[in-house]
Amino acid sequence: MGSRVTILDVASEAGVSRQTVTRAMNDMADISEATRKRVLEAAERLGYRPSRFARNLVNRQKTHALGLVVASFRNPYYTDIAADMLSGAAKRGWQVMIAAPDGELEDVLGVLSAQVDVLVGHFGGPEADLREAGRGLPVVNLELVSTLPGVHSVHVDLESGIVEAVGALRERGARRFGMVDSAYTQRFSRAYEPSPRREWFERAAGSQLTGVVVGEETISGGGQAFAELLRRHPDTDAVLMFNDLMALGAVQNAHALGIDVPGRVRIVGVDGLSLGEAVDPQLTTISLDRQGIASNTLDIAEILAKADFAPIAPIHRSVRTQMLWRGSA
Amino acid sequence: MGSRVTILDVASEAGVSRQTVTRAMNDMADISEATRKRVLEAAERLGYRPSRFARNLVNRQKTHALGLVVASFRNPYYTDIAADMLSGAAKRGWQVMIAAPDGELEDVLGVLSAQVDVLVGHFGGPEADLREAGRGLPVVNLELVSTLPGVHSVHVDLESGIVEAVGALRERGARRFGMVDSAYTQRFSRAYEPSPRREWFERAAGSQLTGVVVGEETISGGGQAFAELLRRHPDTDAVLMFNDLMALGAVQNAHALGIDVPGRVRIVGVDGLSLGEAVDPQLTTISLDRQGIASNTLDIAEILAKADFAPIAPIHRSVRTQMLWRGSA
DNA sequence: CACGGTCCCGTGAAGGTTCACGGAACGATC
DNA sequence: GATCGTTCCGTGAACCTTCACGGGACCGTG
Repeated sequence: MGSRVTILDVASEAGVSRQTVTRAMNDMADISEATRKRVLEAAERLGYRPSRFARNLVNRQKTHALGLVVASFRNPYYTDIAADMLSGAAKRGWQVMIAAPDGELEDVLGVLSAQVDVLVGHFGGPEADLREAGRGLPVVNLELVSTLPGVHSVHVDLESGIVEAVGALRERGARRFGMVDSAYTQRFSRAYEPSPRREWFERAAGSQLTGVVVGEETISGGGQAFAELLRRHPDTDAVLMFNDLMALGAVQNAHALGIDVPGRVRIVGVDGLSLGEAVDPQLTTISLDRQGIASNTLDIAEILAKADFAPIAPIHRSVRTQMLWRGSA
Repeated sequence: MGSRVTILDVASEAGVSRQTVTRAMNDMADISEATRKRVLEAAERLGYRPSRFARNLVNRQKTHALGLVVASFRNPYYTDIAADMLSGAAKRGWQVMIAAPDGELEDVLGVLSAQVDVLVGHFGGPEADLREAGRGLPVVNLELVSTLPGVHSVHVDLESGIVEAVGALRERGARRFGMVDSAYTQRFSRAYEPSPRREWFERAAGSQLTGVVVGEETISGGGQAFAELLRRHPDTDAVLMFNDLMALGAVQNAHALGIDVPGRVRIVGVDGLSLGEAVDPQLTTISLDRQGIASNTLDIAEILAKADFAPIAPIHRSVRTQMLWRGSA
């Protein structure tokens, strides 16, 4: 429980100076093989490990760290983005520190902001809190385009994707449109009521809208909401599910209820998860370019790094969607 | 592009000393309201942000950081563990930095080890590299029990779980056992050939073993391998799939091929993913206690922290499995 | 006037590492 | 024997923040 073993301890143990220890530890030149070995042994003996803080304090600007807030680890959409972010960051020499908002958003951001240079992710709260919780850090919002200064964003143009999907469904004969929305979005006040997806869908469906049912953002929640929607509006022949996870439950539930998909009702998800290939029929979905989100985010992060993370004019990038016609629609 | 803005810049901008800036930034006492406001404004104006390194250098011992190596973000088993680790760590005041081994394990561990106090995760390589790549950091291996000094482990007692599963399958009438193993494990030399799971299963099945087919560690890979297994050994009436992801493909493929599950063949997965509830019939699986893995890992991490991360005798914890009888077996 | 107390603020030091530079020892060269 | 170059190693400084302590200004009290 004694205090930490420092470079000086190793130096005196090996009978050399600090600098020589550094040379030995970092495989630098200007040191004899015998001395290097002696120092390394002393370090091993004492269990010496360089302080990452002191080290990074000296050569700052070297590596940058990005704090990623993952909305949920139970939805592959978010973990996919995290995966792309991670591999992309590694290629560009960035560190990624991940946090998941278990309780209060503030708690997560508080600890995270002390460790990183940029804050990135799906924060899922009123964005007024964002600037405050970030404590002066630049923020990249992956959820919606922000109007706050210092808050940048990468935005999925889902609206045109939904319009495209509804149009294509019409071409395939659909006339009565229903939707399952997420109950999750109701947790927040202004920013999310009603959900943008719902608004876009209702506008696209127009007079052909049958109804909207709200469900929990899980597989079973989607299945239940889907069944409820068909119970209330039996004439519905095309359903947009809030996301793929819920759509999986819909396909599954339709199968259990003996409802023909896409014969009687067409089902379309949102996200483009490869998981959609695991059900029968395979899930048709509006695919969101997760890799594009990640790379755009990292682009912004690098621009911010170039400006030494000083406040700059907000950057807003956008990625487009792509229809993935599989079996369910 | 100038150098970083430090506390001294803010101090001179506000016409005060360092310490007063600190007082203002950290909501400390002994400062007048007017001065605090003036300092905060100056900080805002300059975009000042305290260096996390310098700060943590001063009050060390405060927060500890854990480096988590996630084998794959495409398998919910690993992201589940990450989620549990993240929420558990937050509760205990730990930071988590996550990395995914995209290319070489060494690269990931190299950068990660500079940032954290403990290394944790599924490393999936020859463990000889582990001690080396950790660069003196304590390591907690989540994959197998290590014999190396300084490498601790949390181990899933899957062997008894497999024995239990095979026994229960026999009670249900199964007599011809087959398995789909992972091709992934063939990437590594000594430690993984053949995979422990396969050895345990072959021993448990004994003379009732029909055959083993190797497949890619994905949903479709599992489906293909499953079909191949049944083609080669049509009399197989019970199959252990390497993990749930592959088992999902098996159930799916059986459905497509018109094979009755569990009537003609029983399918058992490994992991206990909730995703298994999304297929029909729902997947029976040997559930691994992911939360237990996370909490045990954090326990070990805290013990290591108490010892200031100095080398101590390896700690090995173990968690048990639990059969989840759903529909497929 | 002397003294104590409060309020506000500043200076030295520490924390552990790396960079830049200087310097000693030694053999080689002219 | 003086000079030079090489090899190896050590000392001062810097990185940026916080902690511990001290000190001046001001007010009130005896």
